[in-house]
Amino acid sequence: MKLYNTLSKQIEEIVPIEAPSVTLYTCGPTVYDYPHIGNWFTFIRYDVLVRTLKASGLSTRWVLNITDVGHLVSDADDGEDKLEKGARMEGKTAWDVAAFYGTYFEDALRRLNFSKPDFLPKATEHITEQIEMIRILTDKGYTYVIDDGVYYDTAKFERYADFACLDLDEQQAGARVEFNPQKRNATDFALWKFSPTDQQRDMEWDSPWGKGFPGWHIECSAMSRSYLGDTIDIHSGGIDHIPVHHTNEIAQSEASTGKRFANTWMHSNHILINDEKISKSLGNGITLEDIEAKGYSLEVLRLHALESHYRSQSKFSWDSLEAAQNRLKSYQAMADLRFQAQEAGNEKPRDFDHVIRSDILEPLFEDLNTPTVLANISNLENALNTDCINSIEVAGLSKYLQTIDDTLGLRLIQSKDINDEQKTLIQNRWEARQSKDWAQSDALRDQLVADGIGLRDTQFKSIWYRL
RNA sequence: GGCGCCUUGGCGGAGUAGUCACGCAACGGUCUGCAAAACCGUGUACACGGGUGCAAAUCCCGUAGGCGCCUCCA
Repeated sequence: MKLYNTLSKQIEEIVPIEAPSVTLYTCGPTVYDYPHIGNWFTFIRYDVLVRTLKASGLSTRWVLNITDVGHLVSDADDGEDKLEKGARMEGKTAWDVAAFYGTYFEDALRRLNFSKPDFLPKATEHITEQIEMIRILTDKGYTYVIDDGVYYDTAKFERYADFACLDLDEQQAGARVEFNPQKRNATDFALWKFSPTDQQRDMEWDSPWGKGFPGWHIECSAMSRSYLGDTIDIHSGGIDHIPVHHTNEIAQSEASTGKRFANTWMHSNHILINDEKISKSLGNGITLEDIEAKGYSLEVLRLHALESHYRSQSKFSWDSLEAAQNRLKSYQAMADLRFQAQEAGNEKPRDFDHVIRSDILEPLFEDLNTPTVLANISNLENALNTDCINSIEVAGLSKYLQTIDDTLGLRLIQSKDINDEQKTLIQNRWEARQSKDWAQSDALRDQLVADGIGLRDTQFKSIWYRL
């Protein structure tokens, strides 16, 4: 399969280092709050990447990390981080907060029907590896120590600006934030921060440089290496990570190992709400609970996330979520046709194997073109509606639906057939209609509607669908 | 100030140098006992101005507007 590579700025074939296994690292959440739908859009798209890699015949070793030690609130911060701050506000320890939201996140992955990551490592469980990497960087002369911590000297890593195409001289360092004047370069970043002397932190560890906690970027470099080796196939994350987090990861990893860190970098763009980014200050951080409170299933959210391409800056609105819900209903109606077609051996030859390849797999293999896949599914759904119900090949349709579920995770094939009682009602109504007993026919129809089942009368039989 | 991206019909959103995206909504119709659903059809969609091509919404240049990043961020 092919994927756009931020590193080369081209769409490239994924060629695993050790085929058929693909090593994949995804920058996961910092567990200090409920993730918002912007976060989930991004994660859903990574899930589809993993599913698509598998559908292309590759296997995956997928690390999705959980950052449970806080990133600093800002560069100028005195050491208070998100987790510690969140803990103080809730009257708990940073450990409590991280455990709560960490559990929430893992549970949400199941609710959203994510494929299971092979590893969900926590930063606090890999402090030793992080210290080890900082030690290597120190031995190689990439670090220096100032008041508040051990820093990476980005001037020592010649390629520093390359990944994000940064123009370091022209960037207004400190345009919006004061930075520590002891830093040698504006882009230098902390590898290890010292605990403040006047304050007891919830999370702190001993290190060769003093008691403290890891910097904001080292965990990913250390955990990626620990689970997947020096060079990995694909590293994914949000588009915002390009200029800082991923740039710094590359600097750390490549300086310490002397090898390329990741062959392919995949970045998901952000979504906008009312043409604005999602942020705490705007108060537009919709959560999964908000979605469900309005009566939408998480499959609807997933479908909506796939209606735009992962590299485009797309929009979220309740109206478009509603549109996604209607679309999903029509897909589910298509899925329910497999219970109603009769395999009488008189199927019209529809080559489902070919359709699966051309409509689903090929667009996905071409840089995850999920909007085109959905358009193709809609086209097939429309075509099946004009087919005679008895001419639909059940096995082929089931395979088609299974492929959708395997790659997009929409759970279409999970719907169950209606029960025998309901089937009898439908049959009785059909017979009432045939004998023009409209009162009886309508009464039975009302009964079915009350049961959440709608009917579509065709020339030969009534086709049911879920309301 | 620097870097980058974007501008497609009422809304969302693919795609592409030469028949169709698709979804939602709207309108008209067919079918129907009535409905519903389904199907068919309709809407001069590609920001604006130039340029290159037989042909441009699609490539190039310019203009306008919008967005993102340069601070933690999905």
